[in-house]
Amino acid sequence: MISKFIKTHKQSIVYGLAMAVMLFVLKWLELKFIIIGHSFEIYAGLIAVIFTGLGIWLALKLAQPKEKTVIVEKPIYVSNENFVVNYEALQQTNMSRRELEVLELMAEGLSNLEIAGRLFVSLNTVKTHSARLFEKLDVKRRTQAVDKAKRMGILK
Amino acid sequence: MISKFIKTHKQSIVYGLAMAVMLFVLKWLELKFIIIGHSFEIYAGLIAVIFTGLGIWLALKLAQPKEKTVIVEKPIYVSNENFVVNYEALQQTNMSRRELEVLELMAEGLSNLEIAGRLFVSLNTVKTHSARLFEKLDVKRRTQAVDKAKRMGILK
DNA sequence: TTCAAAATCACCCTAAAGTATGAAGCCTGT
DNA sequence: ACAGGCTTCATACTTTAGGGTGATTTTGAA
Repeated sequence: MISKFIKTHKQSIVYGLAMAVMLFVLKWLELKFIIIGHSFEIYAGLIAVIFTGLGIWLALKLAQPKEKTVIVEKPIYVSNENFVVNYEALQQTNMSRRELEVLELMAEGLSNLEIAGRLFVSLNTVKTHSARLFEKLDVKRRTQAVDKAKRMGILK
Repeated sequence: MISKFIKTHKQSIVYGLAMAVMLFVLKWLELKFIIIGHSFEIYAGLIAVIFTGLGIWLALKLAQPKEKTVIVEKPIYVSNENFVVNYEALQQTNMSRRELEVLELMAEGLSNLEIAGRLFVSLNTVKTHSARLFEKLDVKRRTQAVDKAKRMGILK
């Protein structure tokens, strides 16, 4: 309970304590000032220095640091001997039903015309699907598409 | 010349000016203090607040922005590494070295021209190899060849 | 050494694949 | 209702793949 409170309000507590210390120092300096005499300059100077420090400390502690993002690409080697479809990867490709069907038939070595026959659509349609599919897989040829899809675990 | 100097020493100049202003305020406050009377508290408090602000401002201005490294995971899809070539099947195909090489590059999705580049031979040579290879695998297209070879265990 | 694969390349021609662009109908979610 | 993605198809064009044929050079094994 208490420790949790301390944890969540750590910064506020530390800040409060710091202020208390500062006020104490202030009082102490005031005392000194009265005892020693009329050294306004020294008094003010000390306060200035101390509170400048406090300000710096506060800013460093409490202010959100400007973040400079450095992007480091970390390769992850995904091997897929288990013929379980990697649905995650499949989702990320944004492939549509039809495009996947075309891709699957491509992987079986069918020509576009044969695929058109299987799917009961025209050759042009198959071409459109394949073109889209190549874009989504970021490849140039059907052989590349099949290779990549298999590596990704989209195809068995 | 001068503008360059200002640019390169901008922060120092600003800092100096800020200090000057602070000292001026200090002096002004001192004057006020003398005129108004013995309000040590107000004087000290004002200085404390002002210099705390100065400290915060300084820290924010001069502090180096923290670098935050964001690791972006970039998946590299790798297929089965523990793959054993089915040499028996490979023998039965009667494939030559070169034909196998061409087949392997085909499986990677390379075009005939790209394969020619890799093997330091002409496009025509690759074509003849591929034609022979298709015969031996009893297929009509490169995609079929790759598919069949993989099923046979010739390719990974 | 000899001889048959293997490897290399060339031409020509057709088939298939791929690119670019446009367009219409159909769902889906806002 | 409207935007946007999906599916479908078309036309036109370029590039790549594949088939057929023939030829030369290497090479490996009998």
